[in-house]
Amino acid sequence: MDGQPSFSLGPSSLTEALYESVRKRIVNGEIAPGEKLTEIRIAGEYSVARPTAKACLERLTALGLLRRTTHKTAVVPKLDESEIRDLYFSRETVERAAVAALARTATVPPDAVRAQAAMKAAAGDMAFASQVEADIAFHSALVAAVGSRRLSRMHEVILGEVHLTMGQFQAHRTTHPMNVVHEHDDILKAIGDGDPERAQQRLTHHLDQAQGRLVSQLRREQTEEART
Amino acid sequence: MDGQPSFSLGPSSLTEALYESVRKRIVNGEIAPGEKLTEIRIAGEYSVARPTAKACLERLTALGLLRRTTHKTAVVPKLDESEIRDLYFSRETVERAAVAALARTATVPPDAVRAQAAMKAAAGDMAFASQVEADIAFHSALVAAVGSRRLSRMHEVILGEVHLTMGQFQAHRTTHPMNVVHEHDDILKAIGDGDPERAQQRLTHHLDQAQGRLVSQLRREQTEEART
DNA sequence: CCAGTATACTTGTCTGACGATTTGGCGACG
DNA sequence: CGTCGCCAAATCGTCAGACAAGTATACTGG
Repeated sequence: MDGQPSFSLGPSSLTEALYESVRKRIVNGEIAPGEKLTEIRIAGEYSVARPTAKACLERLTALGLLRRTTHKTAVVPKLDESEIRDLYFSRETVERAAVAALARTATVPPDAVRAQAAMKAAAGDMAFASQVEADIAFHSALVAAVGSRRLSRMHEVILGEVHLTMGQFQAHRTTHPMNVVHEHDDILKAIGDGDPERAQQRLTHHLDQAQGRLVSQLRREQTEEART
Repeated sequence: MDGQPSFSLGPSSLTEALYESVRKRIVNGEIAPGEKLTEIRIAGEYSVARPTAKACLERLTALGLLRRTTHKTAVVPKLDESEIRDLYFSRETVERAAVAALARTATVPPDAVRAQAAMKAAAGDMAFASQVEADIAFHSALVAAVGSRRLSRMHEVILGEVHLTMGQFQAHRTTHPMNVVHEHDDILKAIGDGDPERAQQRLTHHLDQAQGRLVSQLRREQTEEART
């Protein structure tokens, strides 16, 4: 019952709106990993032409949020352990550079502080999506504050995959969000103290933790489904 | 298991071929910065349909090799000084991580050595394009050897813009390519010695030099055209 | 000479279609 | 009975043509 796509706010164009919507559904885990997304299906669900749907899928594929090869239908990927490691290696590369740059001028991004507040607020209830959103927003703000268009662009792509992977584990969360909050605070403190070394070290620790959480969840899931 | 059984040397699809061709023309400077690329023009020149040309332009835009906003014609960008700095900041971020990783295992990429040989060979004559190609190939090999798909992808995008900018200065080259060759050798040596610190330091020095060369050429060009 | 409008150009999107490729099932053969 | 090859369906790649909407430019009037 979507009716007419008369929502002309936000995204200027139809393609943009379509892209945003599908992207959201993917990273939020509404579309399960492994699920097929044909051009025709998208075109049908949103009442758009197939070329429009095609453009959307191609964009998502370029960002790593979909996998597809020529003449095969796109599927939502499920990152295996080695890919999660690769993802976090690149993520660490980008974010280390970011926090180092910020610490050098002792610049604490206001947006990151705001995201921290939002995360603390969401830690109480079980608003998973909100927690993940706030986490993403925190790291995003960190990199954005550096002011490098290209660094931010790279980071955006990486965070997309991170979001996707986190979204797929939503149901099985196991860690207390306050741990994450404290790790974030450590990073901000090091930046505020103008200590690049410590900031990088804290960041690396935080990302190692996060990566570990994902990997262990992945493993648990695998043994679980092997038992069936 | 996943490898394409066919080594289709030519691009498998039409869009691919079109993209490759236009990309080459842009980074080689055949299409001057500021020049307009309309969908219709591309479609006409290559005898393809407009949607195909459109897809091509969109891909190039996503890679930063074209600039365009909604309902406006795509143009080949000319990076100004601040953008060159931004580009090299991101480049340094990625490549520093790469050489550090390689040095940690003292892995000297054979492809990088090969690219060095090619560069030395091209240093004699005035094959500019070849020199630039070899330079790009060297850095590309460096990052590829790390084995991180995502790092390589980010680097590919960055190198595209680097290639573009270098290509635009082709006519005015002023530096002896042997300088570059020696800087490259220093980096490889540090990697071979298993010394991440020195490798990173050599790399940073090299990139600073390269960036300086680009910026000074840009300035010279500007004062030159201001005199008219 | 400036401003405002009108026209031409370009892009965004849609409809519809045809060829090419992959996929999955079905029957034939060893 | 199992394996192989072939045919049909599904899906994608590409194309053509068309209309709407936005942008840039030129022209006209003040």
